[in-house]
Amino acid sequence: MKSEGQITDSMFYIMTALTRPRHGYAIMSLIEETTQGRIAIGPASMYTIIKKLLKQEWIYLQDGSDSRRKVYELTNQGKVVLKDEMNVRKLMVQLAEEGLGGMDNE
Amino acid sequence: MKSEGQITDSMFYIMTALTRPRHGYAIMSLIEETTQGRIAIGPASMYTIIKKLLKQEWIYLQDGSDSRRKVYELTNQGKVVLKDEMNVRKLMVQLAEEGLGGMDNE
DNA sequence: TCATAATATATCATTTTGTGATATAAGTGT
DNA sequence: ACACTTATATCACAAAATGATATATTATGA
Repeated sequence: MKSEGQITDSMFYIMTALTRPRHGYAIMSLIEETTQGRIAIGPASMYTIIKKLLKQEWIYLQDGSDSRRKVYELTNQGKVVLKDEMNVRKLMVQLAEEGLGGMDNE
Repeated sequence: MKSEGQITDSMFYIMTALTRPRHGYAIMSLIEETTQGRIAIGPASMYTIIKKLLKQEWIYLQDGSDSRRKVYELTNQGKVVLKDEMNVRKLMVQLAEEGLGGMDNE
């Protein structure tokens, strides 16, 4: 994919989880639970992406956080980026649905 | 992400395009057009992924193809995989929508 | 007809992303 | 005290994606 600061699957999932304040471990658990284990992001991927999202200022570390529980949440910019990305993904899902619907099998 | 044979964004987009028989160049053009340039897959990514999809037998090279226009299409297995992946993505989009909906901004 | 643009496939070397394994430590229940 | 869960963190490696580039064919139009 081209298009500058590309949002990957994992980034999208983590940002989605951060529409509510959550710490890293909770993000991992949430994604795994809500997708019934279909998607699982391990700690290595998690913290790599968290770092990047912080640098881009799409998420921020909440004040109340201590070193034991670091709570993150989307910034306003992050919300805009996520909303935008969601629309693109929605479109792609629609295209897949249409494509599959018109196929000879079923 | 964990979960064995993970389907990446690019793989998903290309498979979506191949719900109808298409050659490589047409896949690239289609994705770029339908997303209004938001998503663009260059030739390097394209052929890397095409190779992988062929190896997995999720797509096949149509008989009528010559070296100039290689037409691909989803196999039955490929259709199942895409349908499945579509459902996961649909779920994630729904979660993002719900998350954003409940946020303080708007 | 000659150049130019568009169509089409292909690969290399590099960068970017993602991940398994592993470490560390604090809290919880028994 | 012990095991288990919660929680953050990093390293070294693997996987994936991409920019640049090459090659050939087929329009387009001046």
